[in-house]
Amino acid sequence: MFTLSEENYLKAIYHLELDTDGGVSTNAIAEKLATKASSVTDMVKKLSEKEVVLYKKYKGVTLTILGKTVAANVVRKHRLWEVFLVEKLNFSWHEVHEVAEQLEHIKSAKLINQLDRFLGFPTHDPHGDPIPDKDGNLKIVEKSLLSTLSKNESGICIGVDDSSSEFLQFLDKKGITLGKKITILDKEDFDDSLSILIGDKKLSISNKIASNLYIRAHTGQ
Amino acid sequence: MFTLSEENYLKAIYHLELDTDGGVSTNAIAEKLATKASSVTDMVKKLSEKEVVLYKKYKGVTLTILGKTVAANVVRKHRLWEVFLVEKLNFSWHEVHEVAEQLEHIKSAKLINQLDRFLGFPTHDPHGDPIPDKDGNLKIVEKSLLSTLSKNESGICIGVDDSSSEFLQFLDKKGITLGKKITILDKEDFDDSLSILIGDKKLSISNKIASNLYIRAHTGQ
DNA sequence: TATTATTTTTAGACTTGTCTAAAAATTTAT
DNA sequence: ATAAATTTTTAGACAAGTCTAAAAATAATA
Repeated sequence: MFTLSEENYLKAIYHLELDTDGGVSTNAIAEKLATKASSVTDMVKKLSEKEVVLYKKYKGVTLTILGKTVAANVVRKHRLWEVFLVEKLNFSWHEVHEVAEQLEHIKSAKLINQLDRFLGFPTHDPHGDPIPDKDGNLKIVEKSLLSTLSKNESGICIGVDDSSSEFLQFLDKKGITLGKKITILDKEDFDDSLSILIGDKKLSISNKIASNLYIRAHTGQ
Repeated sequence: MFTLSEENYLKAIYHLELDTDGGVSTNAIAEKLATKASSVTDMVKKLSEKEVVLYKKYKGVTLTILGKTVAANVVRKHRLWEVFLVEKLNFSWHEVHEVAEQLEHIKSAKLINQLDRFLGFPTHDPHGDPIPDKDGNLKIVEKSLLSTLSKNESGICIGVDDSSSEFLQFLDKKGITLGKKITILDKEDFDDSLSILIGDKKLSISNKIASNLYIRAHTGQ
């Protein structure tokens, strides 16, 4: 069994491993968890003894199979709770993170299995991030940044890169939500801003926005 | 803001105060929380500084208005989550306590308000215990133990005194659930066992069982 | 009421998770 | 490749919450 703090470390390492090759650095973990490098060293030693990470002094840290399973399970719980909050309790997507950070540590296999069923076995959370299954496996979906599409191409909005509250509220205001079809009407060479069609509305968005929106290729029709 | 441990102490004192007159003793709290008297003394000092309890050395402890509000709010969350688990996630009433003990500490006013709404503003948990409102007030329902009814009297089953897992499972097996009408067909002077009518079934139950079931008077038909 | 028994508190220690400051290792740059 | 900069680890300290053992206060009993 793992403490709340241990689970948070495992989750941080799990996320960091996804966009790092080789071991995750002490400093990176410290920054992610808003703590000090010395605290990370201490905790990483403990996790190493519990055989959930591999750790060599000065060489960074990687999750073991066991560690990855534990971390994925925390992520699974986090994302399922996010779905619950949005679908059942009328939270908007920028409000869910903080509460899900707490709920993800509730320990009960039955709870999470039943919640999964109650929600209809969702595959993605309200930000478009995939929900790991019971074994910690993710369904990989081919995704591209909206900014990489060319004129006249289109796709379905499936997620965000930056999930800060401000960004999500901005998207809400513009009517950009998951599942909507987006078509590039025009690209402005000058500042890389885009003119897009979403639903039946024409919008102009900056490159910064377009670089934070994930799109799944829209095949056919 | 209160820590998990502080909330558990406040909750314990809250429950103990309900069936004690005067201050709650250190030992009583220690027993309820399965901890040592010395630990209780330490914590009670801390709670006293935070002005949620009144404490005089050797004289026991009582909640302040503030303390009572905090404690009632924890109880409110506990019982709302129990309703959620039973009504929405198909837990049976003997399975909910352990999980609700964890969920009761999640901090989010919006979460609990929306949960309350989602559940249809329930007034009682799956064991028949009343759910405090936002201000910590309970709706008092006149209740009697089944064992105090006389022959030919009847009432509605509204709660249990002993909510141990074993007892609740026993009731499940016998088909005794909240809301059912129970009529005393006969009382056995010999061992105080009862012959009762529940639904359309006749049952014989011991005095021990009857002393753990709460009944609301059934006026008319 | 004096003595015993019980309850409660104090004193000191331990664990978990954190921190600061300094030392050691590694990486970068000259 | 040696010096400088950065990263990481060690060492020691601290707060929260708990424990044991012993002392102090209260309650019970003869």
